[in-house]
Amino acid sequence: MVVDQVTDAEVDRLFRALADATRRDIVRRVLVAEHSVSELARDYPMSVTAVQKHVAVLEEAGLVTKRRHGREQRVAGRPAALRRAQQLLDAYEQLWRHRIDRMTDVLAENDRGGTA
Amino acid sequence: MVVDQVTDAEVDRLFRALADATRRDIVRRVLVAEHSVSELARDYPMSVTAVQKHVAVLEEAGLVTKRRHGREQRVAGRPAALRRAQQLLDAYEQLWRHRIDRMTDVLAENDRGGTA
DNA sequence: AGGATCTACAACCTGATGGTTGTAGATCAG
DNA sequence: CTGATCTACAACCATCAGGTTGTAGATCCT
Repeated sequence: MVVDQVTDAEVDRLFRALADATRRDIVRRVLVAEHSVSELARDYPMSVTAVQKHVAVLEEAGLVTKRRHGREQRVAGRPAALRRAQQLLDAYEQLWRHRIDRMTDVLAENDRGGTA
Repeated sequence: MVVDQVTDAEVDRLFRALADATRRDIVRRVLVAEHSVSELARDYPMSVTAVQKHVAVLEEAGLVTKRRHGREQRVAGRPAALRRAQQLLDAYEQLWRHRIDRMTDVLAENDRGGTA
């Protein structure tokens, strides 16, 4: 299973986007329900422009999409990006487990007399 | 289940640490086997000092630990931090699924005549 | 039409990031 | 002891990130 072939830059953007509490909160909210940018902005101690930028970062990371709806821009969450992040973390955990397996193998080998 | 009560700053550090290809590669390698800092450094087109800094970032994020071993410093991976990251992402996905459930509920309500 | 609201974008400032070089202390090998 | 290696750390530099204000175009409401 060759999966996705995600580039480093994409992964960088994904994790970078998640590395900010405000952005994580935005993700949380738009996963639950769509919100316009200014709706989102009302709940944070910063300008609308700042929130716009956060949304832009999330959008470039694929965590969020915007759709025009009259004069406002509705922001919605994209679980697919979350899943990609999970898959990546999973892959690292697999490495770890594989290491455990190898250690176990070596021990077993030694018990039986080893490869030498 | 109240889980962990992880602070925003911790999560910031975690994802920030993962938002760099070199650091991810270091994590990958030390999850497979311990490596000294200079061993790690040999494979990257940058100074040992730069790699030291990357390792420091990973350590502050809890993704890695260092143990002195003579004159060298062995770096090892800590899967626990990875799992925390996974749990966080999982929580977001739960929100998404819960949203689907609610939508389904609403549809079902409407089919049966709704709440009004 | 006219005002209020939502968004977009440029310009700017400040602090953090990611890299460098240089110096110096420990430790290992001969 | 001496030299080589590994690490630590300070100082420095350029770029990026996160925030601001200001201006302006669309859209909605009355």
